Amino acid sequence: MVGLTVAWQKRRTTRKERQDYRYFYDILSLNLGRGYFRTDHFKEGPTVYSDASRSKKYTGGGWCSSAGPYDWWRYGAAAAKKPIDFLEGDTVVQCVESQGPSWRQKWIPFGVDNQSFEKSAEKSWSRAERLNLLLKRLFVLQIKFDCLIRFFWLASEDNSMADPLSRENGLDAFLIEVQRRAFVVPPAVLQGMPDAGRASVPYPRAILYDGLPAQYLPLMDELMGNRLAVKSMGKVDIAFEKYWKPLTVEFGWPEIILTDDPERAGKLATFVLRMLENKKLVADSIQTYVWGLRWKMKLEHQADPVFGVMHWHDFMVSVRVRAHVPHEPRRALPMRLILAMLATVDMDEFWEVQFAFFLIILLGTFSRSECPCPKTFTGKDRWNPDKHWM
DNA sequence: CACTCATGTGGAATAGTCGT
DNA sequence: ACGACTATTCCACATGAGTG
Repeated sequence: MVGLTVAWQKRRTTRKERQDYRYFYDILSLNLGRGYFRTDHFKEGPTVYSDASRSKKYTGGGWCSSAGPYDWWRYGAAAAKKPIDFLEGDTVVQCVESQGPSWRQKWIPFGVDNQSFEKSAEKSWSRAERLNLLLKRLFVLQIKFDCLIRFFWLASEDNSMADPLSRENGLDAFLIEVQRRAFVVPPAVLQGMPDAGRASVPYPRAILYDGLPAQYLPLMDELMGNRLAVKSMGKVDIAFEKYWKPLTVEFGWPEIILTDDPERAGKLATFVLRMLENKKLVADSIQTYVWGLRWKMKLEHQADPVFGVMHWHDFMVSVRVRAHVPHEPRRALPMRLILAMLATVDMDEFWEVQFAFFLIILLGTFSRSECPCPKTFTGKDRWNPDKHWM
């Protein structure tokens, strides 16, 4: 009953809890249900040092491995706002993602000079959500690449190699230091990653279908298509068929708004203005159909057309003001009326007693009448034994 | 002081009902 | 099927108290 706060709630778990189940499911499938009962068959792999730095002027990260490769980069403005322990952890994740494939069946001594992340990594979980997310990713990566990472703490003074990598213009200092300490074990040679020194690590926009192997396309479509209830899917169809299609014909637009279409803002605005103009629709309905059209584009493998459109929210607020109609309030049925109804029930009449029974159950369980009863005899809303009272 | 944690609030997303 | 309307859920964000 976790997450159940009110009697009539149907979903009995919180979103967070469901995501946790999902995570375990994914992990177990990745690992084919295996567990490690011993780890002594893992061989020692290369040693890795990592570091991140954050200052007003420059924020960056970098790592180097005794097997030769090293990498460094500058964080973009958004990433630079994150706490330093997150950036340290992110640097580790970046490193494992690129080096993991060469670490199969090995354990990696991994030096981190941020205690907060290192300690969390050693106990493998953290109360801080941002760190816990990184640790979860690291866990998945270790399973994926079949390797083990053993973290150790690196005093900042001892991190004379990775430290300059994370700072502005530190490459020369790094190269000298690596030579001096003979860090790279021959026959390996020191070698920067192909895009080392990149200006930033922005999170580039990617939609769900980018890079998805063709074999998974139908499954992905099925999942996305089934994501919405039939009721909601109906709105998506109406928005597209009834309101969007005529516009595309009129203006000669393609039916699908492609990702990053530079005219998407104007197209969407036209869509809204047209609905506003014909004065048949109330603000809520317009809002619903805008939501529907956006969803439709997602189903067509495109990015949400509203992404990146400036002032969209303000525009929609104005539309809401213009199309506002006061709603008719619903009134509560007074308790005294319910009692009066119950008092008139004829105890010898089966249907009346049945009705009274029903009424009391609904009242006592905070249920709404639609919860236990089917809406129609036939059609989509007919009797459903999983949902309605037997 | 910086951070965490609990709690409250408003809005968006979505599911559902009801009348035509 | 369509459109108007309500209900529920989730999330971002504000606030304020507690904590090291």
